[in-house]
Amino acid sequence: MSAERGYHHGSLRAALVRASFDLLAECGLHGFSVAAVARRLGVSSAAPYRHFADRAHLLSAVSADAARDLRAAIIAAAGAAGPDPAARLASVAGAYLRYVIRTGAGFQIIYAAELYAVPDDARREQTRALMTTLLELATATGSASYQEAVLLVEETIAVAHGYTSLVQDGFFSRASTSVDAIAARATEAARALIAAAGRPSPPTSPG
Amino acid sequence: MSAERGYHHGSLRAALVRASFDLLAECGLHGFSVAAVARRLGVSSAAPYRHFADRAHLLSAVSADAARDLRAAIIAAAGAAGPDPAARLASVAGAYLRYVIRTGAGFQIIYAAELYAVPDDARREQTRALMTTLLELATATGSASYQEAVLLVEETIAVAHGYTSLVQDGFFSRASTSVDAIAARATEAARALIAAAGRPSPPTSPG
DNA sequence: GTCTATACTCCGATAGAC
DNA sequence: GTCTATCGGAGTATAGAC
Repeated sequence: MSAERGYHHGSLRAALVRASFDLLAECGLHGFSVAAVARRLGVSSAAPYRHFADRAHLLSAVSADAARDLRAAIIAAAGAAGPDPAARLASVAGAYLRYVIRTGAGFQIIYAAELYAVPDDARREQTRALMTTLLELATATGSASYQEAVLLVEETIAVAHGYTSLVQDGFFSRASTSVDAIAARATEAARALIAAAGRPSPPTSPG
Repeated sequence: MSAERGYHHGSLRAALVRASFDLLAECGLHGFSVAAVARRLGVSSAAPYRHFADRAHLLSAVSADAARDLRAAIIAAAGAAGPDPAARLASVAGAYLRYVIRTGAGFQIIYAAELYAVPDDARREQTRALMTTLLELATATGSASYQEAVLLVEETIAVAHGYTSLVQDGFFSRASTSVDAIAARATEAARALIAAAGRPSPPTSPG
């Protein structure tokens, strides 16, 4: 764990990805830089470029790991939520919030526009698997069509991402409100949205 | 409007704020810089510093205008939504999304952490007024307590911000889905959340 | 009130020593 | 496989001419 003045690490590549998560959690994508990651590990700013062609390829590796781990967290949360399909889908919102607050790597990084052109098959497979899992959870609620399932996933992710952003931007006085409490609120909000989606709704002016 | 090679503008200060909005709408806070704003107006990179002490003070002026205009947009939307308090509060979500997509200045900028220490009374008054308006709309739905009103505002903003982020990150294929259509979906989602908040809800595991 | 010019910092990325 | 050293570019901000 001590990386004060090391020359080689067993595998710098893996350490770079881990340190990138730490940096993202603390400083966000805004504060992320290859140089800062290297500094954090006590290696030179040139060292990362032996393992990643450029900044985008490092972020792509982070994206792949984040998609894999977030998917695992979602599957675990759905399992804990029991058999009700709506509760299972709603649990995604809480799992997303907790994962992103802990790791700093949310959809903004997993599906970052700047990674779209990076030809990383591993990342593409993980991000595809994540989306497939989300759509399966949505379909299980009884969506009649693929379109409906997509809308349900959008709703769930929107509310999860919205609450997550509010936490990250400091809207909840951090001292007084725990992450788990806010995750529960996000899950509850998602549950309400999912329940409402199954019923016809009165016309509302689009204001 | 032509700023190709101008020496002085009637008021560069106002022009800088306007150009900042344009830049934020196109490139986000990520792509914002004082230098880029100056470039956009055809003035030197030093010129802005005659009108704003530093980058944070320019962003603070943007924040103040954004809070003022967003509040006006919200009040207008609530007026168009009719007399039902729940519909009026829900309309905030759509108004927020449309305003932020158009101007690039959402809560991330209006309540940006990097502005917290900037002593700009004009901004503080506008941001306070915006929050007061939101709480009034929430209270009108029949919230028993201030705490409940805060939770309602949080829900509404979370869903609005969540949908807005999905649009900004390109989750909706821009070509096929109009901003107004997505604003309507955000409003509808907020309406469902507000309706659910008024009723007791079954216990859900916080997954 | 804006200009030119400059100092400083940080980042991305490369070259070559070891 | 990591180092030192360096280049080029961008951004923030200041100094001094006009």
